[in-house]
Amino acid sequence: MNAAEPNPLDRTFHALADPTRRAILVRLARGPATVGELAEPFAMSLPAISRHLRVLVEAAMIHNQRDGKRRRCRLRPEALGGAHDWLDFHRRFWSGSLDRLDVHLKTRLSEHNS
Amino acid sequence: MNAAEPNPLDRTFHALADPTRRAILVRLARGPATVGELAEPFAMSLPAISRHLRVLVEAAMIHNQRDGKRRRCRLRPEALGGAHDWLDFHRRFWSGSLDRLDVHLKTRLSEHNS
DNA sequence: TATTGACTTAACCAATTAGTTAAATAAAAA
DNA sequence: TTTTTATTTAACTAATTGGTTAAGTCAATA
Repeated sequence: MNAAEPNPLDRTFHALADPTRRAILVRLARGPATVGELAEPFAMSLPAISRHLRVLVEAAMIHNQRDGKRRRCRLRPEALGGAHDWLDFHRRFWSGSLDRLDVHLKTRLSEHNS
Repeated sequence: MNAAEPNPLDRTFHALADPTRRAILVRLARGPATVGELAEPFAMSLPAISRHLRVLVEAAMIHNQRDGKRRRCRLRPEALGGAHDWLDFHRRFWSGSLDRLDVHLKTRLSEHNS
């Protein structure tokens, strides 16, 4: 119900939430490829792939540049940055919470034992 | 068009793709909270929050246990693991690609200069 | 210049998402 | 036992997603 445009982190995580798109990213990590090459392993029409690619382009995770009559896609290696940083930061913070919970439980336990 | 149930990585990234859900996770990193406490900062009905929580529960990122007439939510600190590992692995791999591209470009450049 | 090849865009459809309000549930308090 | 509090579930809606096929676009080739 919200027409506001999603922020970059939303786009990145959304892009990553689909297995076809993750597979495309994995493929592109091995080097650039044309749309046709990217589509080949999937049992899915070309337009469907084309739209997955658009999602990735809009998330700034790949770009897509014309090369003769092909269209060559390549990874933007900085693209995972935002998502990775978010996860990394919060994972540490979470572990921190876990540690604090440990301390809390240990405290309670030793209180109980004493 | 696909009724197959999503895999855990899909669920995790999907859960993270919404700013309300990320904010809830950030809040829970500071410690457990009831549904009402979690809902309070948002201009959104309680049922809406309740469903965001369900998404997080189904992604195994939080749990939600009855405590008297409240319902107390807490983080499952291991929950970011899968997503983090995926990102971390691929980011490295990706930087690898970038390095290889650098080498490739430098090689071409020195070829050009010689 | 007409055709072919490689895509993308358009138009459509079914399923899912993210919100709403109203009704149900379950435990605590009166 | 009735009421209140906290929350979920149900029923609904609008927008978005992820697929389809058919029609366009645009560069290379015949």
